Amino acid sequence: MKPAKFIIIKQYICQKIESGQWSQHSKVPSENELAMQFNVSRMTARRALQELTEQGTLVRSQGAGTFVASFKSQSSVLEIKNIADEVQSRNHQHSAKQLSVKTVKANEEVAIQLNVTENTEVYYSEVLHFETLQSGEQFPIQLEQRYVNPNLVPNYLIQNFSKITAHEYLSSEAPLTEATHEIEAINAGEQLSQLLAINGQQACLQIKRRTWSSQGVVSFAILTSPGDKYRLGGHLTF
Amino acid sequence: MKPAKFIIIKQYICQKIESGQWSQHSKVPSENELAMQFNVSRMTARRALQELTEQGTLVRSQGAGTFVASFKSQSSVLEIKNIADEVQSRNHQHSAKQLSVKTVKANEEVAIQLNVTENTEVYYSEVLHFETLQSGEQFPIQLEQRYVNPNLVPNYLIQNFSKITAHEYLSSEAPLTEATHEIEAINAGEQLSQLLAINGQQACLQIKRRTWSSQGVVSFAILTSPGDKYRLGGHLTF
DNA sequence: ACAATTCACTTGTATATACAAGTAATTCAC
DNA sequence: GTGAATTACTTGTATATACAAGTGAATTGT
Repeated sequence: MKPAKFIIIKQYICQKIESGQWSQHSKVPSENELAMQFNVSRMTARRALQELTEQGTLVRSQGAGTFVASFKSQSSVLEIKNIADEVQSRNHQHSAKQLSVKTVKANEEVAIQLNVTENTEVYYSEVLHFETLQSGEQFPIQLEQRYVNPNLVPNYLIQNFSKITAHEYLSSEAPLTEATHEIEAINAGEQLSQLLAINGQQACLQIKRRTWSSQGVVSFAILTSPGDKYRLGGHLTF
Repeated sequence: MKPAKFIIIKQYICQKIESGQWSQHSKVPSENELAMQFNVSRMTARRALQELTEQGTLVRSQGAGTFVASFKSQSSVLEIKNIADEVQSRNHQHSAKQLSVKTVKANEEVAIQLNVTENTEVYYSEVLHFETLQSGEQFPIQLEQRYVNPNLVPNYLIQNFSKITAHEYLSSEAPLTEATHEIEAINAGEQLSQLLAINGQQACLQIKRRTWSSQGVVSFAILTSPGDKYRLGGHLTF
């Protein structure tokens, strides 16, 4: 089965780049030039260029032309999942203990992250997540501290986060449009070491995550896991 | 400035979905129906539908129609960049000190990761990356330990990784087709604490990264950064 | 020598039209 | 009532054409 013409053009361009004939930042033939070379319409050539642009291989600028994108830093993507799904995906059992659900006054950091005025009352939940191995051994795997915008999720406080993760609940109440993450390594300190049943000097992985819906910032979550019990993994094909 | 017609159609569709009027799996008006409704050409309506399909909002099937995609669980992506680019992107200066470039015998872990027989000789580089602030203050930000498949990158040992990052070099020599990551938090320990100029109990962010080219596993890298000096950040729009 | 203008190219958006290929509902023959 | 054929829709690919908007080189004016 003969491939579509725009696909043939895409393959031609990729082969030129992968073989080294066209190096990064070099100019790619224009839509018109490719149209003549492949005996197709400009719109067909354009579709090939546009799809390569969307996948990051090319960069286009109106008036200036099309260029091979910089051979960036090998980059890749990492998917951060709902903690319950992760645990279940390795055939272990997830459970959660709701430590606290309440209204708190937003301190400066929380106010900035939730985009509200400082001292505004916001919703706060604290949940300890556990993983249970098939042997029956159970250990805390993540402390979830989450601040939520009360205007966007008015019924947050009456949920039971031992039964459903906050993540799942928020997904259904305020469809996600945007998210940011920061991932860093911290030492547990006294408070975390008690909650997570670890040594105070133990390294922990901490993810700070903000999520938006179309109406604004929905939540700001701090997810902390013992470094020896939790890692993030990702896989990407190009 | 008036938005393009295809963008108006995209916004209309997204608003219908976000407001709950169109729930997941429901059928979306056809290209022709949207073309009539918005008084545009079918190709303009089609472009709106096609872009929403590419971003995951819609699902299309030739002959059957266009449907709202399933509302998946919140997930997001994180981009891991070349360390030099990262430092430069915050207007600081990157520099690197090549500690070692040599041939080593692959131990069990390395052999598994590089997909070679244990005790096979592989290439190994060790580089310390520094960040220099505008004030002139400089500190180590990452230790890079990297094992490389000698068959795929025969000239690896003669490079100078104080001048070019291993990442950039590998990008040019063996085009990336696949990558996996594992991110975890560890305590530095004695060896790392000396190299990174930190306390032995300091938490560190450690990324283990394998990369593939079309011919197989190219490299296995261990990237270790002090937790108080380095974090990963990411941003995603849906 | 330098600034402004013009020109020739580029990409961006849009329309009309045509045919290919797939799906699902309707109709017809038995 | 059932299966095959037909019909009417759908999305997929492609072309020609037109105008808008941006870029950069060449030309012109001072």
